[in-house]
Amino acid sequence: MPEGPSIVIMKEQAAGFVGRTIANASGNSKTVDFASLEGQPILGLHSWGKHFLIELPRQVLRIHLLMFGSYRINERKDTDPRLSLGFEDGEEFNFYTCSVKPLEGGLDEVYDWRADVMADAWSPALALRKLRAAPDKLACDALLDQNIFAGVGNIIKNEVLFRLRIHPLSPVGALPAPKLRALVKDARDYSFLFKEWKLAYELKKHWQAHTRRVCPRCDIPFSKGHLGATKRRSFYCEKCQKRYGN
DNA sequence: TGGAATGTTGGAAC
DNA sequence: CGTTCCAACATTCC
Repeated sequence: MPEGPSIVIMKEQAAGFVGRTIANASGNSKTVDFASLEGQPILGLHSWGKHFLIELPRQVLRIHLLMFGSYRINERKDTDPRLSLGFEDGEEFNFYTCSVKPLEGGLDEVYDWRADVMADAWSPALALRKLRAAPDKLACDALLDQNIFAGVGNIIKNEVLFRLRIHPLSPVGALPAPKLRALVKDARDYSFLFKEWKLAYELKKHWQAHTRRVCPRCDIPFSKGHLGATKRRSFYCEKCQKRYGN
């Protein structure tokens, strides 16, 4: 469910709730004071990376879908929602198996929008600076670093590395400058492709590396392993993807 | 059918 | 005290 592009889609699908007032709130969340939500209008819906943010007059609710989270608009699942927001006309916005956390402080104090690969404010220059400040960080770990590439998840990681022919174990400091710039650019570009493909229900069709067994470029078997400090699944081609450094 | 996975946190261990 | 590691969370798919 949840890499950055999916959260942007969620925000767009829920846009109709902006300006509406929460009539009733309930759920099995232990961190939310449901009564305090009632009567508050939704001032805005935002996303930062994989965070979904509900802006209210007195607080911001941060929803994180983690690995298994899901949501429904004007529908319910069979299981109990973690958070259910009901509106005057009977419409509802339900969240399941997610982390819900009221944020301290305003949105702009908590979030640097320049780090969100899907944001208008995305700053490639800032990402490059962070990468240069951590030259030993492996490419597979750098892409998953939410402080650098907020919104990039494991699928996007595998696809971007394959598209750029970068071996996941390459330290970012070993990448030639144009390659490093390409990494920053493609993290964003591929995220937008991901969004379009997901909306068209054809995401998996476009996966070239993630969960694939054979390299579509050279036909040899993909390598796979839980690489880097993050130990997330990597699918890569030893022949097509160059290992910089070492 | 059991195991693993589009993810993060919080606390133990060192 | 900083860093690292691992369990926990709890659903869906293969």
